[in-house]
This record gives sequence, C-alpha cells and structure tokens, in this order.
Amino acid sequence: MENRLMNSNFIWDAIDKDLQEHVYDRVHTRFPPEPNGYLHIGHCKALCTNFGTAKKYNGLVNLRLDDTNPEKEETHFVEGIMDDIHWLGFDWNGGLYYASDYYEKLYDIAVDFINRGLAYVDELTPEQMTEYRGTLTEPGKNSPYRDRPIEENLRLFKEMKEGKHAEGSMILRAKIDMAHPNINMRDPAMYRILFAEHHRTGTKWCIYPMYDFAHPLSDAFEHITHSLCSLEFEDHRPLYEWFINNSLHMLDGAHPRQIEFARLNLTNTVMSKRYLRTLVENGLVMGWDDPRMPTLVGLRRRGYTPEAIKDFIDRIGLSKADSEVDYGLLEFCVREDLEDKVSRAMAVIDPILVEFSNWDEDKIDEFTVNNHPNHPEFGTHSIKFGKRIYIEASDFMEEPVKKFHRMSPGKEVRLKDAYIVKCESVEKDSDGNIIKIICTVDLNSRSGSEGSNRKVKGTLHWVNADDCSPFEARLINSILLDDDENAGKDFIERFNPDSMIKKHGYMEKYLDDAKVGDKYQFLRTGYFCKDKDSTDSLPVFNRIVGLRDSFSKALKSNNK
RNA sequence: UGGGGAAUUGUGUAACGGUAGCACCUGCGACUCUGACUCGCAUUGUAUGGGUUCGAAUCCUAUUUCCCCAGCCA
Repeated sequence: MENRLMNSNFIWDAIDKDLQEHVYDRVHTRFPPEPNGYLHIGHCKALCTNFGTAKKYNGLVNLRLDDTNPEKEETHFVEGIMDDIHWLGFDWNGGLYYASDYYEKLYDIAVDFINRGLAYVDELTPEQMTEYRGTLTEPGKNSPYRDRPIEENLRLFKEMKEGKHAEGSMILRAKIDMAHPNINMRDPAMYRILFAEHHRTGTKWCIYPMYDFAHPLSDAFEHITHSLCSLEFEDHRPLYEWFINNSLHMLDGAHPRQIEFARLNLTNTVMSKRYLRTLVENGLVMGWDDPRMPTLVGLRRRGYTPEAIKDFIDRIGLSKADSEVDYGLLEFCVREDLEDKVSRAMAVIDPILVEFSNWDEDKIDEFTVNNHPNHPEFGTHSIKFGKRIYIEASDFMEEPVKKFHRMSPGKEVRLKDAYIVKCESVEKDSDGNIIKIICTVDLNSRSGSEGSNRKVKGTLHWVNADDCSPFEARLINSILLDDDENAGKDFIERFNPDSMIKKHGYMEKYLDDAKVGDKYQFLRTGYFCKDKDSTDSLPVFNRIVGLRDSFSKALKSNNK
C-alpha cells in the first residue's frame, strides 16, 4: 500500500536528478523528532516522507532524536516515539542516533570555528541581542565583542563549558554578517549556557548546541544525502550550507542536501505540541493517548490503523504549497481499511424498548449470522431473539419525515437477520416520553425462510433485551470548537466540551469476548474499538469513525 | 516597507510547450436483510493583465493574494 498512489513528487524528481547526475550514488534520509512530546499525525507526514523515500530508493533512514534542548526533553518521549514508529511499521535501517551523541564532536568543530575566526563569544544580554539584530527591514549592527581576539574567545568558550559563567551571560555566535537580509545569517547563536539536566548526558554539559549548528552537522556525520524537512526551515538552508561548507575539513566528504516540503494541516485539528501539552497538563483530556488527541498514541487507542494512516499520507501528496487537508479524507482511509478487516456485530447505543405482542414470554429463537457480509471466511456467530428487544431511539419516529425507511406506527421494517415486524402502538409516560414500542412479528418472515424474501423499506439493527450486555460507547468529536464564533478565542476556551460523548447502550453477547484494541463494525453505527478503560462489568468502546451516512446528509440538506 | 516561498475544481494533488487527469467531497442512479459496501453516471478548475508561440497551467513580463523569518526553541 505504501507509495501506491504517490507516483511522483518534486522531491523524488530532485532525487532522480541527483542520482542521474551522480551528485549522490545512494539515498540516505533521517527522521529527527525532538523528544519533547508524542508524535502526532502532522509528524507522520515528515516521518512517512523520510522513511518512504529511503524505501523507494532502497536506501537507508536514520532515526535521530534531536535532543539539544535539555529543558524540554524526556526519556519517556524517546520511548514513545520509537514505539510509534514501530507501530506504523517502519524501522530505522540506518540506525538510531541522538544529537547528544555528537556533543563532543560538535564542541571540537566549534573550537575550530573560533580558531578560524568564524565564531566568537558574545556577552550581550538577550535583550541587547535582539536590539543589535536589527529588524526585518533594517540591518543589524556588530556586537562590541565581535572582534575580540581568538585566544580570548577560546578561553571564554572553554570557561563556558567548564561552568564558570552564568546562564545567559554569554553565548557562542557564528561570525557571518549582521547586515544580511536573511535574519538567520546575522551571527546566529551556536551554543548557549544551560545548567539543566539532560535526559541522556545528565549534568556532564552545561553548554548546549543550537539546532542551526547541530542539525546540519548531525546530518553530515551520519552521511545523510537528503535531509527532508518542512517549509519553515527554508530560510535556514543558507545557514545549513554555511555550517557544512565551513566544516568540510572536519567531515569525511559528506554533504547532505536539505529539501523542504509543506507540512500537514488538517481541518478541525490542532497540531501544535504546545496546545496538546496544555490539554494534557490541564487535565482536559485523559492523557497523550486520549482517543480525541491527534497523537499517534491517541489515534491508535481510538482504533485508527497504521495502514489507514499511511494510506492517508500517500493520498495527500507532497508539495510546497500551503494547504489544509479535509479531515474527511483521513476518515475515508480509516473506513476503507477497516471495511474488509473487521467483523460486524450489533450494538444499540441509544436504546428504546420494543415489545412483541404476538410473541410468547419465554419463546426464544436463535439465528446464525455472518460475521462479515462479503467475507464468509470470517465465520458466523449466533444471536437470540425474544419478546423484548432494544432498537436505536433514532430509528423510530411517531410522525415520520418523508423517506424515513425506519420504524413508525403502522409501518413494517426488517430486524436484521430476524423477522419483519410492524409497529402497532407506543406506550408513553406521564410526560409524553415514549417508553415502549409495541410491535407484532410477522411469524412467516423468519430470516432464511421463504417468507423473508419480500422487500421492506428498512432494516434495523437490534439487541435482545434479555440477552445482551451493557457497554459504554464513546463518541468522539472535534477536540476544539472551530466555528466563526470561537475563532479568535484562546485555545483553552475553544476546547469542545462535547469532544467525547459517553453513552450507555447494549451490545450483543458475541461482543463479550472482545479484547482491548479489538475492532468491529457495529452495524449501521460505525467502527468501534474496545478501549483500555473497559472493566469486567462495563466494556468501553470508542467510535473510531462513523459509517458514511447519506440519509442524515439528505435530511440536513432538506431542512435547509 | 528586507529576505525566503507558494498560487491548478469545494479539498488535496498530477500534467515538465501538444486532449487539464486522479483521489476525496458533492449530486443522481443501480444494487442491497447495514440508507454501509460495491457499481454506473455527473457537476465544478489553471489568481489577474499583457506578451512569445501554430499551440501556454507550463516560457517572458507586470501585478494581486497567501505563508514563513526579528528564541540563548526545534
């Protein structure tokens, strides 16, 4: 399925050309997440692009944890990232690396830069730095420390490393051009002082390299050929080249090429780590793996499959144009993948009681039903039919709208795999709420018999009231309110209080055997996945995605 | 207002001077013991103005709009 639809894209065109012109004779990519959170669907595009490209060219791909900021990074995120990548079905055949593995090497290169007058220790305060940087339209100006002697730079940088200077008191900067039209080239920081504990190197270091310095050199150390990243790094590319070109004598010939592509945006989805973190930390969701979260662990818990996600990434293509993909495409991919993979079963989410007036109290009929309508190899299971059943409350209307092919007074409807029944009357409580629907069963219409062959408008799913299990259905909606009314509000205020609706319903006994993670299609209501919150007495099922529903769509457009 | 990018149907993406295609969405129909699946049909597009050419989404030119950059984050 991988790369099934992606016939070409501008990156592969560029690589083809590189190979043809012998700029490179192999392809080696890397996926460099920062371990400061869990991977989300947005990372997935970068992930699939780097892993998929390596695979297409029979090349290698490295996993590199870009851990140059000790203040944000944690080991359990590293583990989570590796677990997610494996879950997707990828493996880093080029090896596992950490930017922190290169601290020593990077330090040596930094010293070499100082020796060649390409870097200096600056003692401007952060505020002064900003001021000296200039603006988008005005050039910056040189720091008074810019031309201090090499020996002094060497001594100061060493002292920085030895912890002799306070955080923020000095930094190492590349000496490029304070008047450069590209702000990234105005003497960018290479090292800052941070007395923080690093998840891998502990307190060994108190100076840490910046992304712009560490990343290109890490690529070079690992002999990466194509460094595929997102568009916001496009104007860092000159810097990327600068660091590499000025380190060539310290490298063994490797010269990676950075190519940028547009990142994934999805409708009704926030992908900023900051917001996801806020949701977790404020307890608005149950954790990084909450089924509402666009994280891979969240999508996985909800029931999305790796195949569906990878197919989605293939379908959205790769380009440099900013875009926003309709979430419906992801849902389509999930449905398409699950369609031929999971068994069907019946569960009523919003139950209403139906009683049959012409059915004896103790009479029970039993049916053998297919687990999948198009795949006999999925086997069968049995269901029991008795005097009382539950149907979906929305499948009954006392005064039906037009084209309502469901239950209403005087009309016949088929109960899936059982009988054709007719609604005779309803019982209401003192407030006028329907508490029971009275039906008659057409005894000649038993499923499988000749009498069952006649056509009736609708077929409903149901469960036997005396032979079913209670369960909790979690219906998942958009995690934030994204309508015009909420557009300008703070993220927290935009959290959708109805993002997860819990319903108590009844399911057929067949589903008692489901294990956490098992997926089913609940007939007519959608695909569901058993959640880890399940208990022995109350199984919990997340709705992965609903079925396509042309009836409710038609209803909506009629009402407009 | 500096620099770097991008504009093809509702959405996403192809077409690399020669029939604007594909997928999703949407609509209509067939089928159906899931209003699902499946199948068939259909609608809608080259940001704008000039130019080159037999021929332009593609080349030139002038505009317009949108995105990114002023962390000691990545």
